[in-house]
Amino acid sequence: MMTEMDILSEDLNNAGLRSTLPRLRILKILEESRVRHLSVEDLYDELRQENQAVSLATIYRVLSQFVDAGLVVRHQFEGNKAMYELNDDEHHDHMVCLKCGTVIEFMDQKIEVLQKQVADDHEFEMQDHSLTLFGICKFCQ
Amino acid sequence: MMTEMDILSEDLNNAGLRSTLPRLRILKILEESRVRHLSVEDLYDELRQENQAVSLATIYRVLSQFVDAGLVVRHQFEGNKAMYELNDDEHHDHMVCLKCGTVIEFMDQKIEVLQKQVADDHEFEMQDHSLTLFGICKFCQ
DNA sequence: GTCCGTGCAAAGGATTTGCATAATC
DNA sequence: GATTATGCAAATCCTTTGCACGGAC
Repeated sequence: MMTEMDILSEDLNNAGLRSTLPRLRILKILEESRVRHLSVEDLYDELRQENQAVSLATIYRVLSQFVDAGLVVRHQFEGNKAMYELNDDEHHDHMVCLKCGTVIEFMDQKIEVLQKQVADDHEFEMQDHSLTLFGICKFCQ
Repeated sequence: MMTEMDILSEDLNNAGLRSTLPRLRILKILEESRVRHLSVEDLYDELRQENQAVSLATIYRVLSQFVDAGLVVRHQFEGNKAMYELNDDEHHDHMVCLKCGTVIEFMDQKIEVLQKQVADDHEFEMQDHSLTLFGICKFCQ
């Protein structure tokens, strides 16, 4: 029988990456985290709390590999630090609460279509896009 | 009669800022630049080419004051460095060419309305938003 | 003359990189 | 055993800050 770790391990192999403990643990956190969007520091803290730290250099390297492999998406919202989330191939956009930092996801097909249209109007070959709303979430109001 | 510099000088005063040479020169470049979105380094190079350099520290400070005063808008597209553009109070979004780095502006009222609607649906008090399309511009295709 | 602005150099945070060691296949 | 990953520390990039001097009002 396949343990949870075996499955994660296969995910890594399918992505063309060797299955190592730091990679497995990082992927596991990204999959199971209650909060979907994590910073490098979030991951670092989480890993350290599991009583076995992973160096920052490794976290950066692993995340970068995950992004290249398409396992993870990197976001650069406002501020300096990047945020990472699992890539589940379902595109969505974000609302970021300026008070508590919470990130809410949403998806609006009409907006998606209009974006494509605007790009076409400018003969712009769109490869990707990012839409982020900044404001105050309902719990912080 | 008012020279161009006098007008810029008044703009600064209206924004509550003393009129100094570095500020005037930076504002002038932002107003007259062929390219609308400039990085700190772009400004630094431009200022240096005018045979009188302005220190990076000052450029950062001045831009930050301009942003606070509402004269300028700061964008954090992908990559690390921020881009600055004059605030003409007309909101617009951006397309960024991944090859040549050109930034194209656009504005779509329908998208704007839909964004507001999505925010309302989530009881999210939207204060600002940013929409950026990434791809290849028509000249680079 | 007082107050604010600037330059310089040092500090800061996020991220990357070189190299020796350790793990995976 | 060969190849790839990791940790550590140093380096890099962008940006901010402390302090002494110079300019604006």
